[in-house]
Amino acid sequence: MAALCDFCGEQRPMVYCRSDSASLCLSCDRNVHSANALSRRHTRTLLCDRCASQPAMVRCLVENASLCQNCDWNGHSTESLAAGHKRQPISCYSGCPSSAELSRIWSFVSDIPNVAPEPNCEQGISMMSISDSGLSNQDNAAGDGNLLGTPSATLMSDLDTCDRPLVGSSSGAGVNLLPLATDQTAGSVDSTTPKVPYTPDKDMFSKDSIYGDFCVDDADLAFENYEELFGTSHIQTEQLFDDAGIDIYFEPKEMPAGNSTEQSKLTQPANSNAVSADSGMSNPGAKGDSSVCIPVRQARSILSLSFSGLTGESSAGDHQDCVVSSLLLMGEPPWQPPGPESSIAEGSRDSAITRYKEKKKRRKFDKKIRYASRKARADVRKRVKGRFVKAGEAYDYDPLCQTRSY
DNA sequence: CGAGGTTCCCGGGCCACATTTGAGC
DNA sequence: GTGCTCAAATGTGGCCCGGGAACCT
Repeated sequence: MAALCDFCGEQRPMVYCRSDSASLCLSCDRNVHSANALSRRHTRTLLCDRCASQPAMVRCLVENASLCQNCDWNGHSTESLAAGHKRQPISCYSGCPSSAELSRIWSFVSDIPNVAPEPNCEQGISMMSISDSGLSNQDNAAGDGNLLGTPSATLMSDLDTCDRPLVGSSSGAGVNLLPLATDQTAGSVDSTTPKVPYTPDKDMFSKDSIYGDFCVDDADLAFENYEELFGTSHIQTEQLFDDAGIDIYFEPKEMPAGNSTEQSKLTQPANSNAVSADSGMSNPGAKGDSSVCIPVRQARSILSLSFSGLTGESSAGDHQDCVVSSLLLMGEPPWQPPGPESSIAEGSRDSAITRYKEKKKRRKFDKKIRYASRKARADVRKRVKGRFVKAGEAYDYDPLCQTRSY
């Protein structure tokens, strides 16, 4: 629990910067993010009032609290009395907005301290952008990289839109504020929408699909947890797979006809007590007893979905950066029935995949940047086939404009 | 069941150069 | 002990390639 600003270590943190993975007080936020053009692009949002360590996604109007995805989910699950609480998405911002501007963005926050204007921030203010979750549906419908191409997950949209903020102008009023969905009910956020069985693309688990990238070895997924997470029975689970059903991946040794109980068991490892899929596969004993037979690679792709955020060792919030984890943490399957809005362009899908891979890579290696200045330089340095090139020489990759010199 | 071929994944190396570190005075 | 100069070492990200594992025939 971050009680103090990660930068100064003195003030109470108020905002969270995803790019820096840091909780900052407003003063340090301005200082840090006025350093250069790159840092000004970092998107920040309010810190969760409950866990105080994750970026807030929604504001509960009843509890008057800003909540991260995880705390929102915990506090407003469909079973709880708080499920009907009205919530509104919380905007994130980049640039260097003033206290007054922040007050306008987050009108519900009464204790925004006055922050002295940062001299370096003159330009930053003009660059300020407000990304509003409420708009993200349009954003996504227009081809933004919602991972699965659905506009359904209002909460998740914060993740995506924050990554690529809408650039607005702050001339005059200073802020290009997008309308907040102030009357948004829990229904638009939670799970009152009817659950629709998902019929995936045929290439759902193909190499190129995002699910093909779900192969995370450190993720032990118990089938029972799988059911909890997806809120669906094993039989329904079969519908998650292709037309051929789950049998295409789970080949029964012997299956008594007409026994639905047996059939459902087949979707679980024989040793059904929360044994991870991976361990179930690798354990020779279990293998022998198991009534399922899955090629190891397929099994990993199918079963080792990225549930690493749900293991006991780390809080789910640690993985909110991971888009896929976020989807799953929503509880509500983000899949929508096929419709005009769910058919996104291939390009946006690819970009979503790319972003997910990058985030996964970052998380996997947990690389510690010792010198931010060097990273900043490397981030803008031109390259040829990935290698740095001398200044002024021909390059084939420019991180800044993604163009090629020849 | 073993051998050979194919596919896939992972990790290390490479590059330029600003910054950091350490030695010497 | 302090301050300065200079040389050497370090670290940064994207791409490529080789080795090994997994899979298929």
